[in-house]
Amino acid sequence: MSATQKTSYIDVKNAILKRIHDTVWAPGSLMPGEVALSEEFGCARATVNRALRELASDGVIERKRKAGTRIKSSPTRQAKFVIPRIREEIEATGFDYRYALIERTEETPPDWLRARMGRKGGDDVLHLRCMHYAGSCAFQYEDRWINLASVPKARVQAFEDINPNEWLIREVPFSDAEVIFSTVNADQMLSE
Amino acid sequence: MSATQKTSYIDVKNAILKRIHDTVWAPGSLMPGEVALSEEFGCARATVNRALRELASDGVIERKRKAGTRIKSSPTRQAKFVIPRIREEIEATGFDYRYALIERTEETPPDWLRARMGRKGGDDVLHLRCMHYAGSCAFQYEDRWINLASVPKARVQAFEDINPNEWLIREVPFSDAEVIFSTVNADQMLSE
DNA sequence: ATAAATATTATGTCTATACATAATAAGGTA
DNA sequence: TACCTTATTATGTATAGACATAATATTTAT
Repeated sequence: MSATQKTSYIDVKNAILKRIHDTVWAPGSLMPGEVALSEEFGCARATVNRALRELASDGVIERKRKAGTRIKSSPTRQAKFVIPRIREEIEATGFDYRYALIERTEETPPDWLRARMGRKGGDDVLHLRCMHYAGSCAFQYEDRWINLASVPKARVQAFEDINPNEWLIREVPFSDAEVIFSTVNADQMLSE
Repeated sequence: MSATQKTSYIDVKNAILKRIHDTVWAPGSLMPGEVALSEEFGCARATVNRALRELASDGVIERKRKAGTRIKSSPTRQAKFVIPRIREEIEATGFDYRYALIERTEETPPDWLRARMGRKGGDDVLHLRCMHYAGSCAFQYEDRWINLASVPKARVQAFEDINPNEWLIREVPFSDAEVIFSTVNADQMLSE
């Protein structure tokens, strides 16, 4: 590592993360602006900007124009949950894939769900419960909530012949669809 | 919208998404390089670069140096799942929060989980089943898998006195901890 | 005092240029 | 043929400078 190396946005990210972790900058407090940081780290503002943008999208900090950047009081951990392509998984093992809708209701989201949906909590959600079968065997139970404000098209879709994931891939393939869902392994649900 | 407006990275993103959606560029195929796109859209390469970087992190495309950028064969939908801070939720309603570990096992991940964990599927996972109580009432059941390769510290943590989320926030607060988990509303599980 | 107009400021974005790096292709040598 | 070296190329990153925009602070007018 020669000392002549330029500071990368990754270096900046790490330095900032360390300070937050060591509470050099306390949760909730304002941190220095981009210009100050770029001077301190000896790099361009664009470099600091990229670091901060990524930290913001990681949920570590919060940024507002003119107001500045502050450390999130409690970092909201975000787990990326890759929605599986169940059909392909099942068919890859040689079984027939079958899908069945158990229940479809439009509801006002319960409190615990509203808490997880964040800001736009007032809207109705579509609640789908369905089962994916591998051959004649229940493979996975799916309990999914779709925010109807984000995906209004879902309101007129029965979901009887197509599973929610495949429909979503087709209809709103790339958007941040604000879909909240949860799945449990079928083995556990089968005890019902 | 005056015609003199510069093309934003958002415009580029949308244009590309539209082409993918309309299968102008087929899944799996190579799309034009950054230079070509920047010429077509009449903007700087950096603008195209940002658009493509974001699309890649959204899982829409895949990029490799020299090899180029290709459309992902099937977009893997990624839902951002905000891990709730259950304790705060419960205490905010005036109830006492209590946590109980039901079961803690180290396992080789089952197939369906391995499929969801992506690449690094060979590693052991820590499987935690626990319950969160509001007062004397079961509030939420939690079924969580932690990738031990990503979070080796978890192996020596009992999780009897601290719930996994709070521990993770404290110990690996900002990393992409590759945590896979699923929760169901307690009402459903209580039928057991 | 209150409301409206204006200045200020931190972040947001775009540009042009430069160099770095990884992966591949091409070429040369034993 | 097998192996090593050397281009080539697309993405990756850093930079300085410019202008845009949103939110706040300040001033001015009522």
